Amino acid sequence: MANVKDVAKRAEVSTATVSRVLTGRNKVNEETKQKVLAAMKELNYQPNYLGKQLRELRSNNILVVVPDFGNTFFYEVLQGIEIQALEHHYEILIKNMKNKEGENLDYFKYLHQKQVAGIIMLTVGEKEKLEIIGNDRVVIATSHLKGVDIPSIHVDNEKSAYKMTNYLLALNHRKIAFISGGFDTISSSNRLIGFQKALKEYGLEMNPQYIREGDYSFESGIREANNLLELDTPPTAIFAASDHMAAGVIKSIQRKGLRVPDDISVAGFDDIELASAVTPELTTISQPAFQIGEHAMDMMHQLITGKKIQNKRRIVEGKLIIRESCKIYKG
Amino acid sequence: MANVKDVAKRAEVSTATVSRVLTGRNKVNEETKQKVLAAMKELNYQPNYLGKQLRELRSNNILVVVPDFGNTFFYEVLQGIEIQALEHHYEILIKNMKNKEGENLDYFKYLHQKQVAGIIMLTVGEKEKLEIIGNDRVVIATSHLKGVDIPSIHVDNEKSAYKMTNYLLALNHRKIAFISGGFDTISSSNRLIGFQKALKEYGLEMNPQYIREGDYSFESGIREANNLLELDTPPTAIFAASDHMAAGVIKSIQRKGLRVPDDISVAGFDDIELASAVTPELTTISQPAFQIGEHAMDMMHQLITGKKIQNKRRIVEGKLIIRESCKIYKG
DNA sequence: ATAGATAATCTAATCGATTAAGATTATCAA
DNA sequence: TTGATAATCTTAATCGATTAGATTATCTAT
Repeated sequence: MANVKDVAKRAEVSTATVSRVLTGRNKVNEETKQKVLAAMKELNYQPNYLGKQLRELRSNNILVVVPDFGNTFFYEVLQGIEIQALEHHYEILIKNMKNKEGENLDYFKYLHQKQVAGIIMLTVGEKEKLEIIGNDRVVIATSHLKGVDIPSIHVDNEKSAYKMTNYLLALNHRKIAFISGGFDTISSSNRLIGFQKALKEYGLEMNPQYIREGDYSFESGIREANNLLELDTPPTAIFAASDHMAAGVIKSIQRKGLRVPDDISVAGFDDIELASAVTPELTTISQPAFQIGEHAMDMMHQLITGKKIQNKRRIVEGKLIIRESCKIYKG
Repeated sequence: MANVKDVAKRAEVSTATVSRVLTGRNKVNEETKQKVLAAMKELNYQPNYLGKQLRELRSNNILVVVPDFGNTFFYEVLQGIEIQALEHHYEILIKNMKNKEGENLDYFKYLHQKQVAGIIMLTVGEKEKLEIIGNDRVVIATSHLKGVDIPSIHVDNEKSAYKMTNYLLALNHRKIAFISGGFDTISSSNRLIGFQKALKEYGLEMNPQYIREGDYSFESGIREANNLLELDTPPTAIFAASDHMAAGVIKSIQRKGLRVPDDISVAGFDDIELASAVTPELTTISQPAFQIGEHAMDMMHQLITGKKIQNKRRIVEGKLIIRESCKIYKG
C-alpha cells in the first residue's frame, strides 16, 4: 500500500505538500497539485485513516448506545442520527445495552481512549448518572437526567401521557391500567407520572393492581395484559408505554377471544410503523423520533466543534394520534 | 491526558515495559508490573486507541452495510453479528444504503483507508459486484453473489419460496400473486424463481399481472395489494417476499372491507416479530436471522485472522411457519 | 572464576499523516 | 540591482503505542 512518502517521491515533492493537497487546508501551486494528484492516481493511493486520526488526535466515530436492539423505535431515532452524521462526516458505531446485562458499563472507556469522539445515549437510567458526570461529549436522546448538565432531547413524556389519559377518560373509561416500560426507566416513570396526574385531577383513586411493569417489549405486553385480564375486575382500557407493548396487549386480548376496542381499549406510545400495521391500528402518542435523532447528532456536533449549544435541554411535543384501538366505554 | 511516557516516568521504567504490561504479550517481573499498574492508576491512565491502531496497522471496527434502516429484519441479523463481535472484541459501524441513493458506493474506501477491518454487506445487488471483486475482508449476509469468491451466508431463498408456494397450492389456491422485494434484488429474484418453479411443476400458467414489484417495505405492500385487488380477477392468495410487505397486504385487504384469510390468504417471508404481532398472525418463512448474523461475523473473524474458512458458501434452511393468515380456498 | 543460558528491561525506530518553523523561490517596486 | 513581500515548498518533529534488537542482571554448570 502506497503512503504519503511514496506519493511524495513520485511527484517529486515533500510529504508536506502531498498532505496539503490532501487536506486542502493550505495553498498549493496548481501545477504542483496536479503532479501530486497524478502520482496519487498512478499509485492508487488511499490515505491511511489511522495515521490521520492519530496525528489529529481525534476519531470521527460517534458511539450510539441503543438500550435494546429489539425495540424498533430506536431505529427511527437512529435514522435521524444517521442523516446528520452523514452531513458532518461522522461514522456511527453502535452498542446494544441489552448485551451488557450485569457487566460494568464501560461505554465511556471509548471516549477516554479516543476511540470515539462522542457518545449518544438513547435512554439512560440513574445507574449511568455517576459515570456520565465529568464527561463532556455525551448527549442523551429520548430521555433526560436530572441534576446533570448533559445536553438532551426528548418528548415531554409526562405531558404526553397526561394527554392520552385524559383522552381515555373523555371516552368514559374509569378503570384504566398502565403498563410501564420499567419502573427504573426515566422516560417511563415520567409517563406514569402524567398518567397518575390525569387520574388524580379527575378525582379518581389509583388502583395499584392496574399499574404493571413491562420492559417495552412485545412479549412483556402480552404477559402484563394476561395478568390484567385475570383480575376480578379487569380494566376497560389499557395504556401501554410503548407501541411494542400495546401490540402485545392487543394480541393477548384477542387470544382470549375478546375484541379491541369493543371490549377493551388499548393505547400505545411512540407511533412507530408497527402502530399502523396491527389490527386494529393503534391510538398512540407520536414521538418525532427522526427529529429527535437529528437534534441529538446536531448537539453532538456542537459539542465536538466546541461551539456553545443554544438550548441544552430540548423538549419536543408528543402528538395524540387517534386511530382505531380506543373506543367510548358504555358501562 | 497521561500517555505511556508519563506512566513510564512515574513507574521508573521504559515505555516498552509499560506497553508490555498493557498488552500482556511479554514477560514482566511481577514487582515491576505492580509498579506500572500503580502508576497507571495514579495517573488515571487510559491507553489511546488511535496510537495502538496506527502501530498495529489495523482497526477493530467492522462496517455493516444495512440496505434499509426501515426494515426490521436486518436488526435481527445485526443482533447475531453483535453477539459474535462482542466475543471477538470488534466494534460495529453501520451504514444505511438507503441514504446513499444515487451517490457512488464507496463503502470499500473504509477498507482501503484502514478505517475498518472488514465489511459485512447485508444484501447486495449486481451493482456492487465490480466493487467487491478484489476485496478480501468482505462477507455477504442474507444474499449471495454468483461468480465471485466472497464468503456468504443466506437462506435457501428459492427452496423456501417453493415450499411456501406449494403450501398455498395445497390449500387449493390457483390464483396466487407474488410481490417481489425488487426485481434487481438477488434474494428476491431467487424467491420469485422458487415461486415460479412450484407453479410450473403444478402445471399452472403464470399470470404476469400477478407478479408485482415492491421494495420490501410495509408501504409497498399496501400499494401493490391495492393494485392486485383492483384487477378484474384478483388473486385468492398473495405471497409477499417479506413480512413487512405482507403486513401491508393485510392492511390493504382489511381496509377494503375484506377479511384475511377468509377472503384472501396472505403469506410472508422472514418471520420477524411483526409477523406474530399483526392480526391475523402471518404464515411465513422463518429465516434464522440471528444465526445468519453469527455466521457472518464468524466468517469475518476468520478472514481477518487469516484462517481458512471452511465452507465459504453457507446456506441455511428456511422453515415454513403456519399461523393464521392462510386458509383453504373453497372456490 | 567464567562462559553460557535465561530472564528482564531498555533504547530507539516505527506505523502514516500532519504541521510548525524555517528555507527557498518568485514577484514587484523603487 | 537591491530589498521587501508573498507564495510555495521542505525539513524535521509530532501524535501514542508497540517492538526488534541491544543491553544488563541473574543464575547454572563447569
